[in-house]
Amino acid sequence: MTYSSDFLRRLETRGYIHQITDAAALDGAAGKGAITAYVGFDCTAPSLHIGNLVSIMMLRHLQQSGHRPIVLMGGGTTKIGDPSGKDEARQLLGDEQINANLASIKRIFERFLTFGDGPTDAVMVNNDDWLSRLQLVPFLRDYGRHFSINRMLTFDSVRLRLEREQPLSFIEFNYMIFQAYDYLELNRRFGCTLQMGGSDQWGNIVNGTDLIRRVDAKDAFGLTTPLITRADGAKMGKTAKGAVWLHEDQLPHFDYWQFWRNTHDADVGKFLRLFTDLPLDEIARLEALEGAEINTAKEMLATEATALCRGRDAAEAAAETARATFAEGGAGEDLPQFAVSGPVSIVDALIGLGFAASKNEARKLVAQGGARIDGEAVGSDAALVAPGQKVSAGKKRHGLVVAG
RNA sequence: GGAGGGGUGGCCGAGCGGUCAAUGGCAGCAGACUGUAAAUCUGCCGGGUUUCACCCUACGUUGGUUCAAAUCCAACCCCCUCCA
Repeated sequence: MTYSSDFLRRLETRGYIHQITDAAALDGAAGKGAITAYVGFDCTAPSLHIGNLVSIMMLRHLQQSGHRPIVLMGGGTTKIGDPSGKDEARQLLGDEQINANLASIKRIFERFLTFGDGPTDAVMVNNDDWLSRLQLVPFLRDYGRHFSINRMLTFDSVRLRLEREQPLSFIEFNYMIFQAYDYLELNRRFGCTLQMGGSDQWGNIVNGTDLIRRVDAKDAFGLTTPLITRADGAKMGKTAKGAVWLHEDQLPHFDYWQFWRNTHDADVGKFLRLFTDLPLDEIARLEALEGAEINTAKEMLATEATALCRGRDAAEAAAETARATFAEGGAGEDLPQFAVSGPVSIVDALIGLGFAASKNEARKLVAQGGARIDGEAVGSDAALVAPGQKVSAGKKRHGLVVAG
């Protein structure tokens, strides 16, 4: 479909659109004037991860196209736990933990969006503000009657759990009702007419548009993004070590840069479109590079994606460290460091830098020829490392031993 | 409540008295080949040490039988299936 609104054309050409409830009508509304749209984020962890990045970028494009983004923090819904895509009920978090996570997550959005009071300035709200005030009987009478259990049972989030005979608690069963109510509340408070989210949120989003139609007889839209997968089929952003966090506290700048730098060849174009602001013709050029040249595109991807999330300075510093380390075999200042008072054994250095979990593991690294000091393979695990030297484990993990 | 089946290393899944730190697969790590890619091949893959070896801790929990238990017995906990 060809869109006339700047906003949807942008999303379409960059690969963000999976499903839209009424594409033509939304396109019309977005072409006519500023619309308000929201994405909900839950607060189960102190940082968001790469899996949330597509949604964040969509809000960014929304704002850049002259519309108003709302960031809905799920302070209230996190207390319930979204059953979508899960086999077991989530560990329920307490208020204190949720609030701490929420405060921490807030900072990420300031990188991607402009907040303020202007007509297209982003707004952040917490659904705990209204969800916690709901009263059961009035709520059931006013809104509960619009939800049919028959239909709720057909939603993937519920159906799959039941089919697999995994327990689904009543509290989780209510999650979709609250999410639908959030949309209604945002529609009333901010005139919000679009909810966006991952493809797994489709059911929840549609529930919201339905509720708005039934209760207030108004039209609202939903839009979902495709599940972003890597060329090898794995889910985006899941590594063996866990999620790729957006927060610096959870993942250093250099590692974040490296994550993008190590993108598979086949994903470079897709990721450039989704996760950077580079113009499409520039991306087309980078994507067309072949052989070793594609590495240039990966470096661009890494630097641009890191600049968005961590700031331009951090991105360039990481890029410089990577260049010094990989291209020149030297060392950059962004590498992990291990402070020592004097020479230490290679085994201790590897553990100190976090490259080995135990002495056995470190020794095996040495035995297999994976450990290097200043680029030279270490022959024996008795070898000593002095402050100022670079220690490497394998080809990608490098660190510095420093005096301290 | 009754009758069966099961709980093994990050995950899946063998083993069913010694030769078991436990086959195999996945994931992970390292090496070779490369482009800090993919694919492929090779090795490693509980912890510790004075590392061609030795020691410690491990097969739901707690006891027991035995020279010897992941393997047998008992109790308990948890999960699944069927019946009520």
